[in-house]
Amino acid sequence: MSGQRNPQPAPRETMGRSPFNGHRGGADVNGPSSTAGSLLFLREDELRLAQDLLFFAYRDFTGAADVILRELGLGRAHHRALHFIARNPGITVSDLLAILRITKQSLARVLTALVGQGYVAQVPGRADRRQRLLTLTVAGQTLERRLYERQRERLTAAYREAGGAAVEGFRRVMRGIMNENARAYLEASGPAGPQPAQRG
Amino acid sequence: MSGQRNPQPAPRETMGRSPFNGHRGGADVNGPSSTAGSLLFLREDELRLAQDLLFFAYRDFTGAADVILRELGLGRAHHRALHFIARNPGITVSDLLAILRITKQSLARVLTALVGQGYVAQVPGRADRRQRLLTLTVAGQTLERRLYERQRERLTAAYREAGGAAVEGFRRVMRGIMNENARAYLEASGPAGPQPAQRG
DNA sequence: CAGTTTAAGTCAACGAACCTGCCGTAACCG
DNA sequence: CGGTTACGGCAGGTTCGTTGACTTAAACTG
Repeated sequence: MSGQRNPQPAPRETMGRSPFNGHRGGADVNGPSSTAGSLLFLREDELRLAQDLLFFAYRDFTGAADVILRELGLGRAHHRALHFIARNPGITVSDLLAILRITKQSLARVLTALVGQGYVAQVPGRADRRQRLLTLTVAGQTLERRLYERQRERLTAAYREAGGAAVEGFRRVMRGIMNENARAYLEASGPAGPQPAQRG
Repeated sequence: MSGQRNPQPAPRETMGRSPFNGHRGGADVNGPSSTAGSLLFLREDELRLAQDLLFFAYRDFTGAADVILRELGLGRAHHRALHFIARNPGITVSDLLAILRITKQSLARVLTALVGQGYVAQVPGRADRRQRLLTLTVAGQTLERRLYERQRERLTAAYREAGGAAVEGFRRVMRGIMNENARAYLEASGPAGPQPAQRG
């Protein structure tokens, strides 16, 4: 998701469904389902649909916060940083880098802005004083919460409509899509919550 | 989805879970669940998790195709265009714009490259000759399929692990997250397939 | 303690992909 | 014929990602 925050060109039709887009391409080729009977959801058209779902859901989910971001002159990169600092108070820079999968310089730019505008605070680690542990200031927490609220609207609506069982399925599939490391990260920080800082 | 295609900095640890990232922030504030008993999945920490899920799943799903893209000197913008042209052969430029939600110029750049390299063909509409209906050439279909296969691996693994019921739930939630227009688009092009060109 | 490794910051330069605003051409349409 | 639409293109700008090299300070290690 890049910085696509345009003022919604008011699609006259439903959404680019002109009467001219021909038939759906090659839905006949469905490799894996030929072996498994109960695995109809692995047919090609089902998987193609999943591609669309991921694109649209992510596009609109991230887009939900854009209004606030742009009025503050921030971008999505800032939002991502805020989010993961909020989720992991006291996270180190290198850990945040590993999560975001961007380079040090990209993060530095974002972090400089966030610190400069008083949203993020850096405190040296007491166990390892080279580290600059990142936390949100009160202003940062407020901002992050505003952004979160926007996304929450979409999410709660979706969750409520779909119901608890669907939500459970959603989570299972999403976990499956992401890679091993991300799954491990979520497990570590998820159910039991990360250990409150000790060990040093 | 921005252009983040970095060569995977080989995270030593699982993924940035140093023992120092303190406790999970403010999971006490859970607004909506206070009213509804059965809607436990609307608690704040559940919704926060959903944010993470969307980030990681999307990151890794789109990242799956990056290897191929970068060896061809293409970016994710090209992939997105290829995907939606493949899904909607004969789509108009303006319809594609409405789907991707980018500006004409951004699409033009991508499209110029794809046409120039022989992946996309433009044919004037016979009903409205101003239109340049977009289709994939054979090379374009081949490339799009290569990219698709990469994503398919992740997807089939996830779907298979999660099972059919979970997949159904996944779809329901994802549809709920996206906006009205996107839902309508998927409905129009989904189950029955788009009407093969008539009505004009 | 010297030497290496690590955490973080920094500079320079670059590239991809997005943006607005404006203009032009061809075609459709009332 | 005049207004609108579909598409293309130019100018100029921003965000956000990239690489590579270098510095500082702290931690680790033989």
